[in-house]
Amino acid sequence: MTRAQAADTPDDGALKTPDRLRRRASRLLSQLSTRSDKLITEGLARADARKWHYAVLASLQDYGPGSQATLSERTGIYRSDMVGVLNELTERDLVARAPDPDDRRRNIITISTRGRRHLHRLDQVLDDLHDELLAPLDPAERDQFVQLLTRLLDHHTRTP
Amino acid sequence: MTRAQAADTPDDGALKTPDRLRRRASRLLSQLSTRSDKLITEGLARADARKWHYAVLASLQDYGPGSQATLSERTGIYRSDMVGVLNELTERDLVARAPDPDDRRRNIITISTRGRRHLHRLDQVLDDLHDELLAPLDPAERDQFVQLLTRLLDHHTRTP
DNA sequence: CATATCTCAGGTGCACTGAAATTT
DNA sequence: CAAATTTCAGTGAACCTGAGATAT
Repeated sequence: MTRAQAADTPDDGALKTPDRLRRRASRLLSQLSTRSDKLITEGLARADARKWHYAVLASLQDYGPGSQATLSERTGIYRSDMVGVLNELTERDLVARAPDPDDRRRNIITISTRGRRHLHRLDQVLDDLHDELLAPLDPAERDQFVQLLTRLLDHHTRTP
Repeated sequence: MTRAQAADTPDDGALKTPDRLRRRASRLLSQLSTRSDKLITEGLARADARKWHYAVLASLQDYGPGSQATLSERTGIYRSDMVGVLNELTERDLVARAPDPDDRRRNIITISTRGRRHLHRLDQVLDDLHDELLAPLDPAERDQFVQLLTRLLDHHTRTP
């Protein structure tokens, strides 16, 4: 193959690694994640909520009240962004933010009855959205997928 | 269980759906995608490149020259962002941008010899980075993972 | 004093929109 | 004229940094 040909036609490398662009796990991940995010964000918007609302409410319900720093760790939301999320949630009376009497640097965040009701609705919405997200996979494959994602994420969380 | 208890301790819902936060495929996806993006971005930065450089160069090598709109479709990069990416690539003489004589609205983008050399290096860098990304999985599981991601992405690409 | 927590102000990269200029 | 292509200006959410205020 001449240089001139190589300049504007696929070469042997392309034949040995067809679809290299479409097979790169990192690209598949980021593209699917974009689609998934859009699906979830739009679905939650229809229920007047955002992903972060769900994360905070679910964390409160599953693990109990906590400081903002604790919630940050649990949910993966940055402490700086947590402020705004909690502002939105307290405005809607879904959580309460009160100073910790034992350590007055902290706020203790508690889920409210309204918050618990809201969370229940969001869980149903998310169940449906995940059915849509994982539609092409049968139940066993969905489990497999979640398992693979979990193992990878755990690995990169504990091994930074 | 009284209302007061329910307000600040996990309830039955949490027992029925433990780790609901960690099992939601959408959350796993977006968190892993963030880690993966950081890994790839930092790795490519060490090779003086960015993800989008790779996508454009690989697309040119695998499918031949194309207009900016064509490259957008192939790579998933927005036409508006493609302008800047191609500016960077032409500055480094990795691609050439020339007006299409047959349709002077278009530019035809061609990979250069330097671009082809650069792409080859990037492919090696990315192979190593993906080894790191997929480290916990054996070869069969990696194939499975890529296959599941592909099926999901295809589904949501063709069924918007 | 050093440290921890909350808060705000901002920076970057990405996905995306809208519109202008040119050409078909 | 309508439609396609490139380009630019700008929005919005996500991730992240740094610094100030308050408390331990």
